[in-house]
Amino acid sequence: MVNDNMNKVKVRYGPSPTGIPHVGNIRTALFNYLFAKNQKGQFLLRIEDTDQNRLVPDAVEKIKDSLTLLNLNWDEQIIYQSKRLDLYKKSLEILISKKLAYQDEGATRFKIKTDKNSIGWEDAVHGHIEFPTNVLEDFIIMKSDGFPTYHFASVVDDHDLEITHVMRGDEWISSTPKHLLLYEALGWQPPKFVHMPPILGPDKNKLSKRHGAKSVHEFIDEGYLPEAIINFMAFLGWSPQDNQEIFSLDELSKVFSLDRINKNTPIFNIEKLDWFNKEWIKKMSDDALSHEINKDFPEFNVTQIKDILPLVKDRIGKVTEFKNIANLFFEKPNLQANKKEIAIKIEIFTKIINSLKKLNPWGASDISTAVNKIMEEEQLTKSQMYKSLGIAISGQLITPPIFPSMEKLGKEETIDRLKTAHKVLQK
RNA sequence: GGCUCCAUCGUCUAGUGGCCUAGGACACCAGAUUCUCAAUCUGGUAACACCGGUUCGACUCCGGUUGGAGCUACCA
Repeated sequence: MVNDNMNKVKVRYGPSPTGIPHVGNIRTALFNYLFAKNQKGQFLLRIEDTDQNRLVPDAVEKIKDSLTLLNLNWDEQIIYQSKRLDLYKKSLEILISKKLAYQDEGATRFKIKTDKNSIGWEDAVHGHIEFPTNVLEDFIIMKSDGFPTYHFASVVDDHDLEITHVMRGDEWISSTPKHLLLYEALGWQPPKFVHMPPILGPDKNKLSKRHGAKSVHEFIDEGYLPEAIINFMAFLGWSPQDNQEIFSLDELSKVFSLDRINKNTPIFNIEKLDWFNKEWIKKMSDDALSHEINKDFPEFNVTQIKDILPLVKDRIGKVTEFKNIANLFFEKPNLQANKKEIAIKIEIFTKIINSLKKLNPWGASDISTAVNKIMEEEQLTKSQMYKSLGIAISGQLITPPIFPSMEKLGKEETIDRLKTAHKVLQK
């Protein structure tokens, strides 16, 4: 009879609370999450806090935030290795009784004892990996402060929690033989190993703060949507079978598979993230996007934002850019900055103002007709005319469509702004 | 130094011996379109690190070279 529970996939994300996790770390969490969901298994969060010297007070909170901001929800409660010392002690005693562990200056070392001359495993992404055993040295499993090292704690925990797949960074490849020996010594079946390449910076070095080694929080503060961050990270080292690029977290869970994880190290490319973000802004409903924008700009209310969103949506690449583009609807323009770019004469301003004054009703197409008429009479180019009007009503170089913006602003306000521009030009 | 991993356009990648004159995406360039700018559409430039082997046939398999990365801690 097959025990269902035995086959159920169970993975863990095991950060050490030594700081705020950057996107490289979070991608490891994402892949663990996606695999668990894909397999209808479980995704555990285990805090690997066995190094008492490097603990950072707020780190666990930051780790939890980073995951929840992206909707990467873990199953069950968080596991703290520091609270499971008894468990390691029990396994340690087994090793001692088998004479496979011995004291060394207050610490305990594991004795490498094997008659094989190589030790290997089938890695889910790298295929067969094999190490000669003669390069292995007795290593410390229990430190003199009574805490286990990573090697020991992770092996004991993974077995105790019935982890089926250890998904972690490539940097653990060379210590996997040690782990395998530990499993053997304790008489346990090792899990499947899935080693994922690290993300590199554009300089092909380790991801630095300057490039992408930022926390999820920082990216969101800069105006990136969680959906875009997830989508981007998923494509760093993994690809789907077809050419689809835009995936939600749910969609990713459906198609994710281990055998499509790449072996080589991807480079963090912010331009691609920007593109994913633009796509997600386009894809998002006005309602949802308005709420996102509202988080960044609490001074505007959601209704206001939603009202003008259709005019500006195409022009914003990041949520934080909303204000730059939409500012004309909230504040009087600062004309000084781009005054020099106004390409039409004062007399023409007067003509436009007089013509617009007569307009009734006030609508974008009527404004357009009136303005275009003057444009032809004065033999102005569209570029000259529209650019000048855009600056006059917004003070900005990049503006929403001008006539609909004027309509939204209202007749009085528009004419008022044109008059102000007129005055500024006279000086 | 030793051990291990990795190697396709600038970047993310598809490719599992003939479908490859190497496909898609970002970025870049050009054209079209639009109500300025942005957006959009169409097109274009651009890669199998190198050398041997295996094979009728290699981007794909094997060996080597070069280059990059990781480990070699009482850190994870």
